[in-house]
Amino acid sequence: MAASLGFNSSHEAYYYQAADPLVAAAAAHSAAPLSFPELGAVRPSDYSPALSPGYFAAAGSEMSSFPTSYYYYNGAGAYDGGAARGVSGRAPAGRIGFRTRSEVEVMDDGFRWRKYGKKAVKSSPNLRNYYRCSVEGCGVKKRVERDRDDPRYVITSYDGVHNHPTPGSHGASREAAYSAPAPPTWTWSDLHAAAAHSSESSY
DNA sequence: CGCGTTTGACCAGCGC
DNA sequence: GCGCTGGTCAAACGCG
Repeated sequence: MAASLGFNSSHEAYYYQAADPLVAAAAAHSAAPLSFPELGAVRPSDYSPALSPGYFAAAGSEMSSFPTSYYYYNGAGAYDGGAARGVSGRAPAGRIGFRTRSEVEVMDDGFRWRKYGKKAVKSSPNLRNYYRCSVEGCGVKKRVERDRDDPRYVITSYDGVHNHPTPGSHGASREAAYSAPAPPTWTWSDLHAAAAHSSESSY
């Protein structure tokens, strides 16, 4: 599948509304790198979109840097980063997004996703795809759309917290990251939980 | 046969 | 209250 293609491109940024809680959380654990089992590692100092260009290590690829940190969701229902794009939708907390340069929308991030919807949003000429984690009881959702300004980029946002390890047979390194009992590293779940906690998400 | 995708319909929140 | 918009459902379909 697109697994092998997914991450060989440069990951430009993540965003987002949760900048405050996430950065705060990251700062609290500034000694520990942020570790994304399914994606790689992000250094806390790089995690603040507003502060510095960041680095993003994709699993199986080299650490790639992106010149300009780019966060596009300010949590108030508007998109930032370049021209502000108003959006009428609500801005649920606890969501993390990435802007990734990739030819394929669907990337193998270690989890199994089931598509449950596709919609043409008005703010973008591109379709938005909705995915949900296949594991029962795990309500994590994910939406994928192409960047309006740069069709070469894919915007992926995760919503929710995985309450299970990554399905096996995917990546040994990813599994290792999850099986670590009390790792000093951060996982997606941690970030989500932190963001959700400090901003009263439904999760 | 099991699981994922497709697709239009449906629903809920928000603005006017 | 109505219509727009984004998000979700679910039945049919496709594929391994």
